Amino acid sequence: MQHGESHMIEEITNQYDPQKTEKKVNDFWTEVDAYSKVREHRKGGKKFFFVDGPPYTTGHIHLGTAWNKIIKDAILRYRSMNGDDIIDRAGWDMHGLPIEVKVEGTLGFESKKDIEAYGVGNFIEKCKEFALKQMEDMTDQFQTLGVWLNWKDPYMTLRDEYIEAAWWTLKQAREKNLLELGKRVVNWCPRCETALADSEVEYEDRTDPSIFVKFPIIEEDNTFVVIWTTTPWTIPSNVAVAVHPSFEYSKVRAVSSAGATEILIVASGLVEDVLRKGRYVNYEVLDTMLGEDLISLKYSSPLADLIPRQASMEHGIYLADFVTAENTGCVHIAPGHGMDDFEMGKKNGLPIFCPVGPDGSYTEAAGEYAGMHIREANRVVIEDLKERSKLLSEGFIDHRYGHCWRCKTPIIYLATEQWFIKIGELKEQMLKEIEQVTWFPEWAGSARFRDWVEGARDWCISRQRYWGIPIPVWKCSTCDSIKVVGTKAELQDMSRNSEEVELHRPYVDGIFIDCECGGRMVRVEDVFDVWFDSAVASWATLRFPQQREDFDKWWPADFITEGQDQTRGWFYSQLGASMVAFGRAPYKSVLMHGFTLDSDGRKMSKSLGNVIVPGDVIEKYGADTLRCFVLSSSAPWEDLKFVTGELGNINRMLNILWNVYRFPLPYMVLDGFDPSEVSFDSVRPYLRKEDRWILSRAQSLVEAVDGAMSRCTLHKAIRAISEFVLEDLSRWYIQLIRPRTWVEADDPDKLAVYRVLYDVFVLTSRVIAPFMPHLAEEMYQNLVRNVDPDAPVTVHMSEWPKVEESLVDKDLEVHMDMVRSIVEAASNARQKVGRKLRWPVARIILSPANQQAADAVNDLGSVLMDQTNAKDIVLTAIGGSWDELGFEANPDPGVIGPLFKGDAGKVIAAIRQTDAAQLKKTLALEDSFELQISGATVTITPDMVNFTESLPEMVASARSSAGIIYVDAKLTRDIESEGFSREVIRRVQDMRKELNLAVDDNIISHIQIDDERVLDLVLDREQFIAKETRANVQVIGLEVDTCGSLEKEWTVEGVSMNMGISRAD
RNA sequence: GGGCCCGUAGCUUAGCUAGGUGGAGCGCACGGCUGAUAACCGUGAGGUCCUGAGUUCGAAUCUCAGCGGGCCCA
Repeated sequence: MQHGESHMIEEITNQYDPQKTEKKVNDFWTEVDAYSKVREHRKGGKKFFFVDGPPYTTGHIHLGTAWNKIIKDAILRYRSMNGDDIIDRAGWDMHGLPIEVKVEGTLGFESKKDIEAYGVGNFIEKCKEFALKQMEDMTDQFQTLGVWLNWKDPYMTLRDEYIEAAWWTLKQAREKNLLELGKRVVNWCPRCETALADSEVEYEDRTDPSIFVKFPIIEEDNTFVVIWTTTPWTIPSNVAVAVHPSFEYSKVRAVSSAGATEILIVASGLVEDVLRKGRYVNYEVLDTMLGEDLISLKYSSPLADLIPRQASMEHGIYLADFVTAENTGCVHIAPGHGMDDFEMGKKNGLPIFCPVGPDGSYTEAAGEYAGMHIREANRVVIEDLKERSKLLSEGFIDHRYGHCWRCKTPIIYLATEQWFIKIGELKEQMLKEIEQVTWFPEWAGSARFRDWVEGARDWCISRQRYWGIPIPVWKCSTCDSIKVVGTKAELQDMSRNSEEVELHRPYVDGIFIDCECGGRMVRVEDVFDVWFDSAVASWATLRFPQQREDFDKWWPADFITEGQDQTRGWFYSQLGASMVAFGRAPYKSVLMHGFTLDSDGRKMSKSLGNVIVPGDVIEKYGADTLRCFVLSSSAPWEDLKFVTGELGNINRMLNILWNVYRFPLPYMVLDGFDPSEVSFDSVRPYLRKEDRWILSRAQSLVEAVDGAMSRCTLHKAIRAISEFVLEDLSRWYIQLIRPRTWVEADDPDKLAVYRVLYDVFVLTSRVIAPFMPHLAEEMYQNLVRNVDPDAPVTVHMSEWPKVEESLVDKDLEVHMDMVRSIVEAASNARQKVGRKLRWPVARIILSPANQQAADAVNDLGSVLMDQTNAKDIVLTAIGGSWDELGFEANPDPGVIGPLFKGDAGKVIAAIRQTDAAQLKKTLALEDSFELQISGATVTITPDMVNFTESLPEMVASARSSAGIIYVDAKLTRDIESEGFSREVIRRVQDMRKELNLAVDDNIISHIQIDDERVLDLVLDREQFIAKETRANVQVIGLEVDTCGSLEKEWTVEGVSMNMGISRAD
């Protein structure tokens, strides 16, 4: 962007070409390092600490992540222009199962054993390489959206400095006694062989067995308690049965079709259902009792002969409130395989029997089942139950079931030893902290997040995997005491090892600490749940605990924004970790945004094949269009339906803005307009009403955008801009000022327009900058930087416009609104009377609806006359009628008939012949009228006649909010002359265009008109035509040789005209 | 099954907080304009305001129940 000696605005000739513009602008930003300069420029301003929710490094962005970053970018650009000093390191979530699973896939691995064989070190290197590559790809993709974040120095969860933040946090948990090693039932993926957090479990539909099983009651012959389960593989782990204390249960004698009988215990209300399932043909209720009466019963395992432990164990019936009146009302309890089961087991001192290993295979404790995988076990267990006549029914059920979020394997529940953060002890404080945060929308915090936190359980943070932050717990193999290490330096110190060490597995596993007991401390093998990684982002991004200074100055975050799924994710994990570390929320305000859905409102997913790739949209419409689309189509917190057709709409708005901006440039360039020479003050005396109006509207726009930004209603900001561009600038102001830009002399009226347009455009480029950063830059560089090379290097460094009260005139805005509605109505009326806008009308008449409308006409009469192409404007009294209106008297035969009987016909005819205006007036004044009919006088009263208004010849009317408008389209010679002249001018202009002439080229024109009367009318305005078409030589006549470089025949209002024009040299 | 959110013209939506005759844009039909011109403007048709009940003189708006969609949970 070099400039010559003269600093001038440049003409732009091309169409709006977003690809070209955006490429040019992006290159420019890179070339001058615009991002860094802008951030540097605001150093020392009001601090704004933004934390980027780190996307997982999958390698490709999708519409949701694009939307997310676009929201962030728009808000940050706005804050920066408002003077804020911003921290905005981009973040990347790079550890965890997704990448492990991907890398396993590329290496063809199937289980953890393959990884161990390959070498953990090698495996980790692959994961790291993979994550870094994906991060680079995604960075490029985000940058094509025009998103400015600190891409050069992002925070990455795989960096040692980041890992230390997690370590330090865990150490806080230990010191505050919030860290616990406990045996709990956790979500477990048997393929990945690791625990999963609740948030890593995905619920999907799945078909599972649905079986009813009979557990034989001890000491009661042929008696069974019936349970239902969808997981036959957990029957070998059964320890108890739960019943509801206050349900009624029945003991029934059931008869099978073969005539055999059995005594079954189920909830009374479910007896029929259960017996139908078991295909019993008859039954008899022997006894009923409450659940609490059943607890004395003992039963034996149906598989006792296959599993020694089951044979030796006592099985009882216990009470639980979670039992529902469904299936049998008796619930199979396996404390090793269910959360509720586990809790119940602990409460009642039951054995936590869990004969299933990490890989999903039964252990030796499972007796005959040892070594079998639970996947096969369902079938085998069902067979075994059948053989033992303990299966009452088998079938299948479709239900929602949890799956591993990455490998999609159905999860199981396993009782294992895991590390937990005791959320239970923090919950009350967390709920209090939620109230301290400003939520957009309010209910995201007060309802949604609050509900989630209220139901939160202790957080299982350990994973039995490789690619993650190693849990910094060292345990003595001799005395079992543990140490939690907070930093790398601490580790080096404790291990008396000054060598550089990478904090990942397996390297960190090779470091040992001497225990006080003389034993050796070894790191526990687990890594962190990845959600713990991102949970510490707000201080890790400030490089805490390595350095404290930035933390003290900046933390906590002023603002974060993520999708609604992060309620249970990052909003939660951050809050939890921050409560542990600092006892307060890590963010001050949160915007929760929605999800992107396809045009049918379904969520976008690969399996549905309805995913839209941001890159494709950018290729077709450009990034600015995509940005405006996602920002404008709904409130941020609502879901975004992606309807391709709407993109065209937005694109059109940008195109119009481009055309509006482009329109005056040729004239300004031609006139050598230099905004640094023509000050606003110098043109102030020459401002017209419409100039003051557009300046006021521009101020109102700033006010509207400010209001929207303060409420995070970004869609309203874009809509206000769109309204301003389309309605105020394109459809109105530009139309009003067009003729003023064609004036050739150095006219102060023209300079005033230039100056106003210039100021409005510069303001517009600033106002759109947060949302359409490329287009804004393009306008700014031309309008501002080409004029003043000392101006800030980019529009994004400029100041956000402050509303200038001196330019605001709300009355004028209201008046202009009125005038616009009058013009619309006039145009409507013209259409009715068949008069084109090109033909002037003698006058328009307004019967104003209120004082404001009357004021508007007085205030803006010239604008009104101009836009309606009217020679005069007539205003009636407010609410009054136009005195030239005629009236028609319509006799009411329903009233007249009965009264005048045989004379009725004559009366009616006479009323029709009477002067309606006179009749109306008299009736109004005297309540009666003496009417002459043949030889007699009759008295007419107001109820006998209705009046309707009638319009004079060639007058049409239309209603508007300002009142009723009448257009008087009667022709006069002068009007006809002007009409035909304009028709001629229009055609010549059209031909000029066809010849591609420059606006200031002169022409020679020959015009032959086939109608003497019309020729005469046109000749009345010969000079005017020549001037408007820039004709040096112009011949108009009946017989003219229409030679020229372009010749055309036209038919104007039925009259044939031949025209020939050439460029004059 | 539960919590929160959403449901307005063929499509995208405003209006809902504070109840008083439902507004736009796209698309469609017709017309206009023509020195922004592969642009622009006007007019018209098009609505069970998801359904049902309630509160009220009056409900798109408030309440309840249901239906459909989204996110999250069970």
